[in-house]
Amino acid sequence: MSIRHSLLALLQDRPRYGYQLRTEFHERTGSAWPLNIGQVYTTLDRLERDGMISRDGDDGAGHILYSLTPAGADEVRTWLRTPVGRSNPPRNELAIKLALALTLPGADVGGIIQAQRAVSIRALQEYTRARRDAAAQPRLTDTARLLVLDSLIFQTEAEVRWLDLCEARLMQLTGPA
Amino acid sequence: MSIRHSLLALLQDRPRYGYQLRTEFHERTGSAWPLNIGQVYTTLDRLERDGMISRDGDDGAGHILYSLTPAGADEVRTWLRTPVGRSNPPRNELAIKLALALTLPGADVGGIIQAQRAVSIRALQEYTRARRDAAAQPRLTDTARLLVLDSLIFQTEAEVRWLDLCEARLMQLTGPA
DNA sequence: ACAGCCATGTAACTTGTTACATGATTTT
DNA sequence: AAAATCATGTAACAAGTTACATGGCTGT
Repeated sequence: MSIRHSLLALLQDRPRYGYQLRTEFHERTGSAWPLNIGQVYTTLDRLERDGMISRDGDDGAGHILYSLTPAGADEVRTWLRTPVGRSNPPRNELAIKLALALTLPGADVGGIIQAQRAVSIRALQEYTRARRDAAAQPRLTDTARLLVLDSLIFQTEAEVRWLDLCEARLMQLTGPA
Repeated sequence: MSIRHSLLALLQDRPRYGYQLRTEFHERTGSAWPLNIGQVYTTLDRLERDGMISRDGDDGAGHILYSLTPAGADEVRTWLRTPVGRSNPPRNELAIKLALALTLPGADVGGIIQAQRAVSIRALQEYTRARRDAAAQPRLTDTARLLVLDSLIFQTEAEVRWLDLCEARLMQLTGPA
């Protein structure tokens, strides 16, 4: 539901057209989560179908503007003030993979951990470099992109530390040499 | 693709039937990511359609066993030895929400952060309690569940620390009182 | 002229998800 | 006898994703 809500949130500000929504989403979240332009239009169609937005004629330049309906405005408000639920967190593919590999015969768990750590550390370095390059301008959109990078960095750091823990656990299992 | 691959991975061990796959997935990953039984059967249908698995008659008790085809075995091997890509990480709903809230008028960013922190800390406490309760038995499945809980704990801790950082950043913006 | 961006869309598809139906077996 | 669990499935749908088509406009 992230994309639906993101588009609704951007429309809360003022009416916007499809291409613009994609541009502004990227301005605020950076390049980590690219948004295919086709998807913007399919999502807008579905939001209109569901009564969340409506077409607003054009803006003089021929662009097709959408704006929130009352139901859409409600939806945004609810989304913004409702915390992201942590009772059913999204499935973590890495955790699933390691948990299964550990319990199945013939899987090289140590190798998986090491390969993953290499990838995660490389990603961490790229995020850190991107963060240094994106010096915080006074513009809010720059701060927003910085926060997103911080989030990616924190998550990836946590992943690396977890991999270290898994490795230590694995050593205990395979024999405390 | 997590569920597809999880079922394939479990079948790598030996032929299994649908209900059993769900049970064993839960044994290894705990209760954090419940797997609807209906979904097991739909996924098995699709895996069979895609030539990854085949029906294997029954096991004497009337259960419908599935086993990996060569293509399915390939798929599992590739999945296990290929690190989870960090170039296109899954969208983080919380990060998106805060980044958008920060750049849109009328959003109570501070309130969102505080409400989210309360929820995340509560989740953290529940994970920690679950971890304490699930004393590590010598069985591998218990260690696997423990690792999954560790992963959730690490990710949630990172989230809380990130929220702290966001709050500090926000204070700088709204005026260094 | 040509490349590239701006702008809108559609068709087809995948994975995930749930609600429901059905019946056998087991436990209380 | 009733409730719970075991076991298999189906129908319908949501959300995300991409490949493709189409045309205008802009800069070189």
